[in-house]
Amino acid sequence: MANIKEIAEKCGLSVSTVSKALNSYSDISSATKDRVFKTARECGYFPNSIARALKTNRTNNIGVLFSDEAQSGLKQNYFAAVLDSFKVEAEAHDYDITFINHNITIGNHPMSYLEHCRYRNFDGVCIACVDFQQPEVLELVNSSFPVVTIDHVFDNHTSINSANVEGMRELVQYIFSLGHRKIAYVHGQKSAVSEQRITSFCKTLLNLGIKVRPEYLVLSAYHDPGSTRKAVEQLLALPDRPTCIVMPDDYAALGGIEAIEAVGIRIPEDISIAGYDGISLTQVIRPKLTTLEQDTDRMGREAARRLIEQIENPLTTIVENITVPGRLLQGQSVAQLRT
Amino acid sequence: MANIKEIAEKCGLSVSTVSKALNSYSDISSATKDRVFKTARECGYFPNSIARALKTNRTNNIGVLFSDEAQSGLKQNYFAAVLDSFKVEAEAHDYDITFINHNITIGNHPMSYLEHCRYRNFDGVCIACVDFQQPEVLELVNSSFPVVTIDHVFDNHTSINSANVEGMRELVQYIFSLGHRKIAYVHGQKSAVSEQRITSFCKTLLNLGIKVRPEYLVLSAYHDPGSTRKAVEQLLALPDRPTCIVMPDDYAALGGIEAIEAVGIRIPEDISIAGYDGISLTQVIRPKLTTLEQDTDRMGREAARRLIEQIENPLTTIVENITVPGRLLQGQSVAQLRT
DNA sequence: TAAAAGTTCGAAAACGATTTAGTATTCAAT
DNA sequence: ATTGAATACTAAATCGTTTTCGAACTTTTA
Repeated sequence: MANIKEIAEKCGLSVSTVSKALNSYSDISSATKDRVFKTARECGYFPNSIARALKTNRTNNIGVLFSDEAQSGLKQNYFAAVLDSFKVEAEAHDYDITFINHNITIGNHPMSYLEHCRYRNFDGVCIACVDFQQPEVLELVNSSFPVVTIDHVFDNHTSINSANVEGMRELVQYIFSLGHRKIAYVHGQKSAVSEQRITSFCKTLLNLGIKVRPEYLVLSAYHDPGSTRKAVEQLLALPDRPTCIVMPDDYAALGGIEAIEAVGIRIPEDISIAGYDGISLTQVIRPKLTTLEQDTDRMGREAARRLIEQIENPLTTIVENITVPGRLLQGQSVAQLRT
Repeated sequence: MANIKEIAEKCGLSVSTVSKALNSYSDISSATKDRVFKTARECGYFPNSIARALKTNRTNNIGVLFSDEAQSGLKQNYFAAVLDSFKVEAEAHDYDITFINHNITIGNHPMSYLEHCRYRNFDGVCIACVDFQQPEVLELVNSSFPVVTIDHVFDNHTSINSANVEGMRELVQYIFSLGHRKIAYVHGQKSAVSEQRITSFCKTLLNLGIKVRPEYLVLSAYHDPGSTRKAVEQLLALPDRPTCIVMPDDYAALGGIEAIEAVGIRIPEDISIAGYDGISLTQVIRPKLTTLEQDTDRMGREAARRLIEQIENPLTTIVENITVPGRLLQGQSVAQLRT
């Protein structure tokens, strides 16, 4: 309730002096600074972010686009974890977070993502978990807003990427090291991430001297156990079954497990499986899932840091595509192959 | 970039007229309204929410407090789902959502939740997934902000509550109907929700003519498979084992399952278990978990609606404690008891 | 035809801060 | 004594809106 004017009156100073004192300008004596700070605390004064934003054109507010049309990013553990880490880091730098959306209408017509960002005067935006081909998303990316993207690379924009190539390589090499030669991959739908993983999967196999069989590459969808179940059924029906199946992600793997158990074969004795993501769930189910853990903590943190860096030093910051390494999580779902 | 002034110049009108036209005041002719709207669209004009907020003292922004100290609400499926639904409904009413926190510092000292809300001029706040006893939370609740709470009742404030009493009753009655008489409950730590569930658990048993055995009530923690595993181990070591165990929640149930499988007994042939929450996970694991699904969709929606109602009609809205019924989800983890 | 009423618009203050360009005052140096 | 610099403060403009009050003009009514 208390504002600068009130403090100015209480101290017998002008509003400008009070403002400067609070912002520790050098041309205010330390005596009056003390006086101002003291009465500010007494009055329970906190600056009005709105008024400040209007004048400075800085809101200390970051817009985040974390929602898919189909399924909200919030409900996906991986993105929820990234967002959470992003939030913590942003708040440590005194930035708040609000969701970008295009459901808000003003007058009659709805806003696009970009319009919403302008409307709210965000200092910067973080984009993840969307279809990056959407015109509306591209419009935002190509705007003058500082932007960082997660798991997608755009020219001239900083991005934070999970090391899909290295991660998949490590996972496949590990599976190979346990004797597996017939390795299948039930992969997610088309996206930059999928392409990286599929390419890495194939390349790694080739480097290990294994021919990639087309029938071992089956399309499914991320976070969709139902679709993954069908894909795995398809693999199990093959005359020459794989000995190990890599799933699109940990959650979808549950569908794969279901398909396997339905035909009465055991994991990992009869067939091995691996996930991807490393969500906490994997360590609680039996068998513990062997998977590649993505470092959501570091991804969120790095994204926030880079974005804020860009906001505060727009000229000196360099655009970078950062790759965050993952970590192999050895569970019990991939076993040494017995011959 | 375009602002009202620019439109005013382009149209040869004053800023006041343009503002009024855009807000469809009745004292502007429809001819000039059309003209204003047309050039506004041409210029890609969108109002500046900051300037508007400064003048009107309304931000169309809702603060949400969804974070625990220990574990962020975002990572918990239940609260993530509620938040997601809240978000959708709020956006449909042209409100944005930003996270409340107390990590932001201004000057030197950090803000409390309340101070943060004042700083950002939220129109209202929604509180969930926190320790409602914290002084800082109470300070916010007792402030002049419109507040709705989720799963906790305060005097003089609207709250949205999952029907824990009815839900637990339905669950226990169902378990009873399958022949179980020795029913244990591994419950979560102290909170309003826990108390409701425990009380309902005991009361329902008594009404069914079953004496509640103290050794069948074991403390665990929500979303903590490790703690739940230990609690279940304790139950399994009992001379007279329960035939069915109700877990704190679905996710924690995974720890219970682990404990049970570790001693080589089968679910549900040898022992039955039930969860609570109805997160999507329960339908993907085997056996499908019998659980009580909480209607997160409706809870979030209702919370947003009531809060906005309160914001927009502060005088006429009545304070209500709303109970949202759940739904029994019959999985395969509770079996007919054979004698 | 004059007064009253209705219609359409604009001037200006306000919201709460920041910031520029200055005004006093003091003090040291020439 | 005059100049120059350094210090400590303030007046006023500004950010982009909203909103009150009144002005100007037109139309209706008596």
